[in-house]
Amino acid sequence: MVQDSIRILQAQGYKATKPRKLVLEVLEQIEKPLSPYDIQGILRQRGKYLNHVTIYRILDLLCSFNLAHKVLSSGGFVKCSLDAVEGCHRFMVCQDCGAIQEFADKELCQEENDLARNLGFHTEHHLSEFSGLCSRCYEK
Amino acid sequence: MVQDSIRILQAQGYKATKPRKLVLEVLEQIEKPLSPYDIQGILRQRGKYLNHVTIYRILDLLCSFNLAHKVLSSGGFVKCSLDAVEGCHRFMVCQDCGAIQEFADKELCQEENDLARNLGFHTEHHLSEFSGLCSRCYEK
DNA sequence: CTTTCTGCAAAAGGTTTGCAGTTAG
DNA sequence: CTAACTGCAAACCTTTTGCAGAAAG
Repeated sequence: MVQDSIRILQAQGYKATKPRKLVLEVLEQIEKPLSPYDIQGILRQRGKYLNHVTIYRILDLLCSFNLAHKVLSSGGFVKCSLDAVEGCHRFMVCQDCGAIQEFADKELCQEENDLARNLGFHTEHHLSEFSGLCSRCYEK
Repeated sequence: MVQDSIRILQAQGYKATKPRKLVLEVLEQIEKPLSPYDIQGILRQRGKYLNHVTIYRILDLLCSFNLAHKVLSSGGFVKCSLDAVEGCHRFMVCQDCGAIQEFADKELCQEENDLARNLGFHTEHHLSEFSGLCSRCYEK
């Protein structure tokens, strides 16, 4: 999984460096939006050190290939969990535990496009983040 | 229109101050997301001065009563243009000219809630921003 | 006249840049 | 060995805080 992302980067001519693997590992394990400093802190707990600038640059790179996304409602980053689905990637963010679930729905995109079209707008991309409760937190 | 917002603030016990009116005026005239410093710059051009801290505080206040919104894709603020509609407030942002159009659609909210529900998520609020071209820019 | 609000100074956060040294391939 | 990458220092931009003086009702 980290390997998958690394391979995609390599295919584009980017190197498989230790810092890139570390950032990918953290994003994969902690499925919540993390800021660059969050990531640095988590790595520090594990006895690893990365400069914050390095983390910023790695996140930029990952986002540029859609291997990660910036969640705007919190400002944190998550690893992309979808591959090759159609439709914009959307997020459900739990207000309680912070967990992220990603999904895409082509039909929903189409409906939104139609709706906007009726208002005279020609949509190219959707930013969409739901906040609420994940099943686990809803049970409680 | 500025007056409407001011009256709402007054009804909550807030004062109708000159800085608040100035910020509301700018947001109303320039229908694009503006940062606090953007607003300060625009006012400066008009020979008015507001401290940036003041602008931050006024925007906070306006947002807390939904008289303004923060557009997350750009980080700027816009005056709310809807009153008492049902459904979450959504934005269409023109990639070309930056203009904002706001709308709400109760049915769309319901559909999104149902969709999320099927994925085990209980939605309470939608953040939704479309980027694309407004009719004016699309014609060109 | 009293409470709320604004301006100012300063601090605190977050993000970016340029460059020298290191590392991957 | 060479180009790409990371770390460091510093700059920059954004946002927040505390307090003294000004303004609204």
